[in-house]
Parts: sequence; structure tokens; C-alpha cells
Amino acid sequence: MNVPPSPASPTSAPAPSRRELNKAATRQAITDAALSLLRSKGPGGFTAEDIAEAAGISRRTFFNYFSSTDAALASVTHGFLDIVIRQLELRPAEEPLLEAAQAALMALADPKTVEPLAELFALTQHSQLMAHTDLEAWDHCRTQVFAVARDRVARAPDGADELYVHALAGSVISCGKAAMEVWFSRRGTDLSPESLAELRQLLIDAMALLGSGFSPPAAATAAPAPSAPRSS
Amino acid sequence: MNVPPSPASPTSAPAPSRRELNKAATRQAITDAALSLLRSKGPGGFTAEDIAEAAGISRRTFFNYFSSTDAALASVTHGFLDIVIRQLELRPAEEPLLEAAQAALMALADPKTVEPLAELFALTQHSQLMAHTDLEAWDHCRTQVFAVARDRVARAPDGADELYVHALAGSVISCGKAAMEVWFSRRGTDLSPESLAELRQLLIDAMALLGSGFSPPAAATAAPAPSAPRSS
DNA sequence: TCACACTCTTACACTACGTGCAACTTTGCA
DNA sequence: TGCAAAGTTGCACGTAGTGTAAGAGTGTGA
Repeated sequence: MNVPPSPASPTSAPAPSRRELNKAATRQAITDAALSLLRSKGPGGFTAEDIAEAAGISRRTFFNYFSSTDAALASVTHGFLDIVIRQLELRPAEEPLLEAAQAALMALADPKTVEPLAELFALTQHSQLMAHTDLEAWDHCRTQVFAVARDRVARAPDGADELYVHALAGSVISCGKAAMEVWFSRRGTDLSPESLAELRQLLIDAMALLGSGFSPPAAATAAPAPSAPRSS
Repeated sequence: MNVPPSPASPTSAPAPSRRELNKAATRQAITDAALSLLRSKGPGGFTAEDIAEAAGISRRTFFNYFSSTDAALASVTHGFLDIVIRQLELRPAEEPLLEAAQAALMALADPKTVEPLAELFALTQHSQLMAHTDLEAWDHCRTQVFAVARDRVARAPDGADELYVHALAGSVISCGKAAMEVWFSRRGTDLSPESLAELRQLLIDAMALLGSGFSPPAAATAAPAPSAPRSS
């Protein structure tokens, strides 16, 4: 399980020490093994011990990295959502949150980003075994969005905008999730440019729906439609 | 565990047979026992066997009713959310969903309805042991709202409003949840009329925020404030 | 009232989960 | 090189959750 003494490229990070490299490699080996087993055995068809064996570590070590098999798989979702959060934090502070979210979500249209999540979704589609941990991942993302939103909203003295920030953060997550779900259900694991364009459009439309208060019950957009293509 | 041969009042239900009464009583006994143990031992301080013993049944029977200790406690949340869904389904079909949701949510301001949830929240506040199953309960409610919303929206031929319904249902849930969270964090288990009035107002405001597209980042309402008091 | 079918409960056994603990090995640093 | 910190591993233990078969309770028709 140890990393061979490869001359790790000292690109940018402050201190990619040996220990951290080993841990990262082990962590990656675990998620790879878990995903591989999910492909071959299906959801629920393997145990924590199976993952550990496939990753070349002991069962005990597996639990040092992840608290459950679900958590190992949900790391895919976490990684996916972390990218969005990082993009969101990069947006200028004075930008309205909905626009910032819309812009940040565009990062999801990158094939390399969505591919793992799309596969995970396809493999666990009709099984609620992932539901637990996956919902947690989205909820964790919600708290991140909440933190970003809180810092952007002018604080009322008595915390009167508590509701505003909570509701907004939750709704942004719900709409993003809705866009992903609709895309998955329509295109499955299709990562073609047209499919990704549709995902982009769905994300834009979802944020637009939120910004317009869901006004017109019939105003919807199909695939590469003519709605506001405002992005970076 | 069996119900004494009490002359069950034949009020309305079609067939409250003995078996169903027993099952309902057992189910109730389990949740009561679980809640009682939660009060005395705190979250994570008891096992499924403890609950079974307290409820006067075997451990195996406990698992015939609930799939986990969390699920037994989350039945409180489920019961709470079921009330809202039932209210929502009673609203006239032509009423806009946001208004229907706002009206349905008013049922939550009833002390008897919120009391169990408020206590559960207070007892599990700083412990994510409930997170799993509680998130599932809210997500289950989301699917119910989705079903209601789907039936109310004029179906576009190509399913172009899929996104609309998904996003709306998720956002309604998120906003309702946000209102509950803010209320809990402000008033704890305070069930006084003023506190319930504030909850009512928070729910109204949350739906209003959603309907207005979260337009004014500073337009929030404090406690018994002067915003639209439309209710039944 | 009895007998039979159906449903629910229970005990038992078994696999898997998740964690505390105490060796043991690897890494970082002087 | 030697020591301390960090990480890995095997072991043991209690708990979760489920299959199974036997037994107790309940509904129904003769």
C-alpha cells in the first residue's frame, strides 16, 4: 500500500509530505476499490472487508478512513460538491448569491467532474442504500452554501435575516439537486457535449426559476433553449 | 403487549380490527419507549434491545416494526410531516402550490402537532445521530410534495416542466425546514401562543420569500410582524 | 363451539458493522 | 542513528440487522 519513492512533482502545495501522500493514496485506493466492487457486485453486494481486501489494507484501516461502506462511496459525491463550493467561494462577494451560484454550477458541466457522479448515480439509481449518506453529502453542501450566503448578506442587528439565509441556501441546493436529477433521468451517463449543454441549461433554468419565484407554471425550457446564457 | 378488550369506539374507520389495533398499539409503545429512553439516556445511550425491553416486546419484533433505533425516533418526524402532506392534499387543486403550501403549513402551529417534534429536536440538537433518518424523513416528504405538485401543474407534452416540479417541491421543503430550524433555534421547546405565532409567521415569510424569488436581501420579518396574515 | 388458516411474535443462529486497545511498522526530525 | 509521533494491523467485544422455524394469537366458516 505504500507509495513507491516517485519524485512527486513539487508543483504548488506547501508540504506534500510522505505521510500525506500515503494517506491520500490509500484514500484513493479505497474509493477506487469501492467503486470497482459497486460495478461488479452491485449495491449491497459487498462488505467493508471486501473493500479493504481489494484496496490492499486491513478492515480496521478501512474504518480509520471511512465510517462505513456508504461513506466510502459518498466521497464521490462529496468531491463533486466540494468543487462547486470552491467555485462559489471564488465569486466576488458583492455578486448576488443566485448569480454566483449559477456561475459556480457551470463548473459541473466539465466531463471530468460529473463523470464519477454520473456513474455512481447510474449504479445506485434504484437502490436506497446510498440514500442515507448521499443525502448527508448534499446537506453538508447546504451548510457550506449557508456559510457563503451568511457572509454575503448584510447582517440585520436582531438576526432577522436568519430565515432568509437558511431558506435561500436550502433552496439553492434543492434546485441544483433537481437539475442534476432531471439531467440524470433524461441522459443517464451520457457525457456528450450536447448532454452537458443540456445540464448547463438545466442548472441555469433552475436558478432562474428560483430567482423568479417560480412564477409561470408553464414557463419551462427544453434542451438547448433560448434562455439567458449568462456565464463566465 | 396486547390490548385489553376495551370497547374500541367505532367512530369512523372502516375496519379497526383487533390485529390492526394491536399493531398500532405496539408501534406506539415502541416509539414511546424510544422517546422515553432518549430523554433518560440521551442520543446513542441505548440499544434496540433496550427499546424492545422497555416496550415489552422482543428485539426481533422491534425490527419487524422499525429497521433501526433511528427509524423508531424518526417516526415522530414522519408523523409530523404526514400531517402537513394530508393538509396539502386537501387544498383545492386550482390553488397555486405556494399558497396551498402556506395554508397547509399553518396546521403545524398547533401545539399538539409540533410538541413531539420540538422535543425530539431539543433532545437531539447537538448530535448527528438523527441526521441520517431525519434527512430521509424530510426527503420522503419532498417526494410527497412532488407528487402533489406534479398533479397540479399542466403537463407539457415533452416533460419540459419536470425541472419546474422537482425544483419547486425541493424548495418548498427546504423553506419549510428552514422556518422550523430558525424557530427551534430561537424558541427551543417554547410552545406558548406567542412562540407559535412566530412559527406561523416564519412559515408564511418563508413561502413568501420563495414566491418573491428572494428578491430583497434585507427584507425580513422579525417576530409578530406586519406581513400578510393570510391563513384559514 | 370447534377446527383450520392466517398473521404475528419469539428464540436462535449467523453475518457484518464499528470501535477500543495494544502491539508493531513507518515516517519525521534532530 | 536514535527517538518520538503517526499510521497500520490483529484481536476482541458489543451491537445491528436478517433468515428461519416453532409457537401463540386472531379471523372465519362449518
